[in-house]
Parts: sequence; structure tokens; C-alpha cells
Amino acid sequence: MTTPTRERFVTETAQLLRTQGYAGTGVQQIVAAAKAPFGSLYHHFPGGKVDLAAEAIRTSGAAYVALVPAIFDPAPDLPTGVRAFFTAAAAHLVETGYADACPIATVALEVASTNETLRQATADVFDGWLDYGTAYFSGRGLPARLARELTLALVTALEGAFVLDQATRRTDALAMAGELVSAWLAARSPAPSPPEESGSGSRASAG
Amino acid sequence: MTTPTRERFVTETAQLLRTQGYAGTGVQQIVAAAKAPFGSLYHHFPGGKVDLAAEAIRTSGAAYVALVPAIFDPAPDLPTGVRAFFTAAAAHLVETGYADACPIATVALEVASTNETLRQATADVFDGWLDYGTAYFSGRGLPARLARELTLALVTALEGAFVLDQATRRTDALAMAGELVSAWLAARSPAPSPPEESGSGSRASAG
DNA sequence: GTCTATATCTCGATAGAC
DNA sequence: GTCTATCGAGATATAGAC
Repeated sequence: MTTPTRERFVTETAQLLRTQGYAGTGVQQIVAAAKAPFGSLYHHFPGGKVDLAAEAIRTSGAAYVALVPAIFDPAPDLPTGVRAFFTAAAAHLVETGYADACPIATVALEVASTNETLRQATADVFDGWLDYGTAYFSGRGLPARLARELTLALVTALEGAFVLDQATRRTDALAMAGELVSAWLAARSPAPSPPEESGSGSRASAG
Repeated sequence: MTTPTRERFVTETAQLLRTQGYAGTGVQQIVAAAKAPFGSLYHHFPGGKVDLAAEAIRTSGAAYVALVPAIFDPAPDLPTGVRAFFTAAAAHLVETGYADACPIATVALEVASTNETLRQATADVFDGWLDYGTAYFSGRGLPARLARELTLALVTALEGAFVLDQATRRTDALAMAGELVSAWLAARSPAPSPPEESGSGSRASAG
């Protein structure tokens, strides 16, 4: 089953933007990576590079939220999930040679003051993450406001740690990020006292 | 008193890199901003764009640490300083139309996997910040290890918040960053109990 | 050291045959 | 819809007069 040309454009562009940024990625490089003829790009994306990049940003950003249930579903409680979140991020970063971090952060900083169309695309992705996380943690029993704040805390700490750890090629900042969110969460929702009744532990509960 | 040509190159390049990134900044644009003749760039920087960018990164990065004493010196205690740190960052971000955030983060993400020379320059800057902060907070009475961790916490939270807030053009993430570091600090060094003796409050002390 | 002119290459985008 | 050839503009870098 061959992947449609248009879809290959989006996927390959997302991958290139992640590590090279927008200005650093050429359309010829995109065409080569997608194994498509040059003119085909402008057939599928009449707006050219900007249109393609905007769709790549939204697509890869939307896919990234799958990490949240992948990490938090199996966690026995929320604090454990938070720890696992940053531990998994660190492991993935090391495994990929510090290349595969946030799919849109590089472009987000680059276009924030230079391209309003793409800036809006990255803002939409971040807002989508906040909405998703709010719904997800609400479904796990957190009050909506706390659910949203927790999501913001996770993303803020993760993005900051990625900046430092990608530059220094260590994982110190991701470890610190875990500490930060854990401490904040503990302050917001007191640590679970040893269960005095109701034996069945709630899975990834409010902690 | 006219600024030397070489110095203008570095300053103007730093400013352009901050918002446009490395690939997005052209040497012709640099030359125009520095009001210098084109060939002059290659006289002062035989290595061309990369050499100039590396020096701009190190210079602007080194200057940025001045913010730490500017914020923490006047603060009556450490938790207040932490709050002021992120409040000031938010105010500055809004004042500059969300353009003037971290001087090197945009380039750092962009070059992390694409240019080893510049990646090293950004890593050196971040490590310089950690060293400076460690010395500064140690001088304020914190144990060296805690001083270094606090600096890492500040930088991690700040960088992450910048990514989100520059994209969304809000200041939610910087507010959350303040919460994160404050909660972490409170957990590490217990909140100061009301002074029972020794009336003179210690300035930006560990408490 | 300063400055101009230019070489060489790659960029994003388009035209138009098939 | 697919694919090739090419456009004009801009990129980085260099040569060499002054």
C-alpha cells in the first residue's frame, strides 16, 4: 500500500521542520525526502512552502498528544505518571541522539516574530494540547481548572528542558522538569495518605 | 564616540539571531544593520557567517546573566526574588510585543542537530548561566548544590514558558513557571517561619 | 583596513509538455 | 495529476582596487 503523495509531503516536511526549522528547510529537500516530482508540491499546496509547513505543523502537533495517554494510562497514580512522563522523554531524547524532541518548538520560536501564519499554527497546536490535557485529566478525576494547569505545567517544563538538554546533550533539565512539576502538583493536591479504606487503588487518580 | 565596526557586527547579529534564527538571517541583512561594507564582515570574521554567529551567541548569552542580580539583589528574600524574576520576564515580553525573549533559544533549537559549532556555542552559554547562578546564589547563602539546582530550575522554567508564550502571545506559561519554581523551592527549603528574633531581615537569603 | 563588484550557488516558484 | 526545465531573486563568499 503506497502512501499518497500529499500525505508523504506532510509527513516528511514535519520531520524536517522538527530538526532544521522553517528557514533551514528547503523545498527541494522536501521534494527529495517525499520522493515526489518538484511541481507536484505546488499542485497539492498552491500556497507553496508556507501552506505545506502550516499543515505539517498542525498534523505533527496533533499526533504528539498521543504520548499523554500512552504514559498516564498505565501509571498507578498521578505523581507516578508525572515522573514517568519526564523519564520517558529523557529516554527518547537519548535514544534519538538528542534530535527528536518537541515536533514544533524549533519552528515556533523561529516564526513567532517573523511569520504570522505559521505562528498561528504553532499557537493552535499548543492550545490543542492544553484542551486535550484538560479533557484527559478531567476524565481522570481532576477538577477542570487543575487539569488545565497541570497540562500547562507539563508542557512548560517539558519545552524548557528540551531547549537546555538538546543544546547541552545531557538530561539534567528533564530531570529537573520532573522535580518542578512533581513539587507543584504535591503543593496543589496533597500527597495521598496511606489508604485507610476502599482498597482498590484508583488508576492515575488525582493523587 | 563611534562603535567599532567589529563590535557592531556582533551586536546587530545577536539581535537578528534572537528573532529570526540562524538560517533565517542573511549576511546582507547583517551588513545592512551594522551599516558596514560587505567585505568588512569577512575581514573581521574570516570564517564568515558561522564565526560571526558563534561570537554573537556567546556575547549576548554572557550579557543576559546580568538580569539575575538586577532582579534578585533588591528582593527581600529568595521566594520573592523568584516571583519577581518571572513577573519581570512577562512584563518585558509584553512590552516588546512578544519579540524579545531568550537571546539564544531560537538558535539553540535550530542548530542543535544541524551545526555542531553553533550547538557548542549555545551549550557553553547555558553552562555559563548555570555557573554564574551557582556562584550568585551560593554567595547569598545557599549550599552550592541547591544553588545550582535553583539556577537550572529558573532557566528550565523560563525557557519553556518563553516557547509557549511567544507562540500564543499570552503570559500564562510564565505565570505557571513562577508557580513551578516557587513550589519546588518551597519543597527544598522550607518556608521561612515568622521571625521570632533577630529583626533585620536577610536580603535574598535562603529563606 | 575599507569598500565595490562580482562569482557561484541555491532558493522558492512557475510554465507548460505530457 | 505527473514531471521537467527554467526563471528571477537571493544566498554566501571572494577578488582586488583603493
